[in-house]
Amino acid sequence: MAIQALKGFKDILPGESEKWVFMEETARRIFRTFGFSEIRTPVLEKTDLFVRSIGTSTDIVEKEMYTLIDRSGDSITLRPEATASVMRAFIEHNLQGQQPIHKLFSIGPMFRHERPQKGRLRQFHQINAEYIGTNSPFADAELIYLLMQILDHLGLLEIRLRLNSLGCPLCRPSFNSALQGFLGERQSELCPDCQRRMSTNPLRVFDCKVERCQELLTAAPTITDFVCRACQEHFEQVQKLISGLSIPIHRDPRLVRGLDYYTRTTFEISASHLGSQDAVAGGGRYDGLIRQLGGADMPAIGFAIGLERMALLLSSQEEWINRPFVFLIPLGAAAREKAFSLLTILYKKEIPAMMDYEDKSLKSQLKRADKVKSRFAAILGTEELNKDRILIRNLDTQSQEAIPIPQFLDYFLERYLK
RNA sequence: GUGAGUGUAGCUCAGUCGGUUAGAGCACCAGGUUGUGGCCCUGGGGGUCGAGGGUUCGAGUCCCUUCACUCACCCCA
Repeated sequence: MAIQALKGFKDILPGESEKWVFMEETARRIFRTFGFSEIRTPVLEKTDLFVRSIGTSTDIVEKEMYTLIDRSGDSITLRPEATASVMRAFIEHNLQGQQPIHKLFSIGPMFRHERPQKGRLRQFHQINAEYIGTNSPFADAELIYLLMQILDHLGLLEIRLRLNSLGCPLCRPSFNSALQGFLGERQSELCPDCQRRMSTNPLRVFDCKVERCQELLTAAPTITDFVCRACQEHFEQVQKLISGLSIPIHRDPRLVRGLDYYTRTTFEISASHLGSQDAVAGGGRYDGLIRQLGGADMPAIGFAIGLERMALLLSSQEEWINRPFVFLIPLGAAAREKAFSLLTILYKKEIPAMMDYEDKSLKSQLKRADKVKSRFAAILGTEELNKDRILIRNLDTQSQEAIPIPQFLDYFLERYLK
């Protein structure tokens, strides 16, 4: 048996990779418009970084991290998410001292050891944004607008913005205890999972899919009733600003995020046709994280887009192939040499071109040109060679004309650039 | 970690009650047309039937084991 890739690790093949380039380049362009700069951090970090930022009792830290001991005995971990690494770099290089506000984005692979399923892999890819240094609700609105712009430019339809506020370290504890009290009274009626969640992370019971649990929860206290005055005002401002941008909001008091560091605004973009893992992007505010990691007391908000899920929502592979503009078809050895030099001239001017070197019939080479969906075929046989001409065939219209070889480059430059 | 489903050609899949040399469509190659693609026609190449063991005169088919993949749960992008 030949060696296969690891479970949950996928190759992105030609036909699919073009789609990925499109997603990444589109995002980079929009980020530039919004004044975001790219940051690239290593995929390996000290294990402690993730334990301290994501939270000890989260599933990610408890059972999903790729953690190993390196040759010097240190515990290191493949990053399960991006924000922790970016914040580490931010603090380590003292970016906080250089400017009050930072807009950063990053694109790359993350690793979580879970059972793979649709839209979930062990190595997956995210586009991440971090807006650091302001707790203004305008920043929340701008960041969400940025996210929607990216999704819009990628051509995403049928998406839904779910929005919630988780409160802050001042008000969340009172909600937590109220919720725990509520659940405690009904403990015996809850499913086993929820009984466990009750003590570990009570907010998660809202995610439960067991019908009976959901029935009980209709009467449960919601975070909305408990957020403090400041959080309340912040949240209202955010909603007002987003509504002002004509983005429909689905307020969801039950929207919970899986990482401990989130505060106040949290949001998720869900899409139909994704199967059970329907969140294509998610994010929120994490005002306490930088300080918690040993940096200054700076607020921040960010989001992550899941690229595998994004790719699932983009149209099928057929449209994403890398088409040449000109397919060169030489007939015979002498023509091949001439065609080769013409090919390199096209390459030099960055006109996508292709040519095969096998001694195949005209028919067979035209088939190839058709197969790779070339716009033009340039046929060079002995007849043309003798007259110093080349036959240009438009593969869409079937029309063809013989042009002098010296005009070859100009002919395609003119047509390619428009 | 738990549950279910699926493994036959490069891809998608048929294969009856266990019975001869394992099939189709697509893709690939060649020809039909001495130098003209897509459509059509003809022919061709390509298989450890996931792997190992068992039952049987005989296994793609039945039994056991194992591996892989997929979907779902948990949780998340």
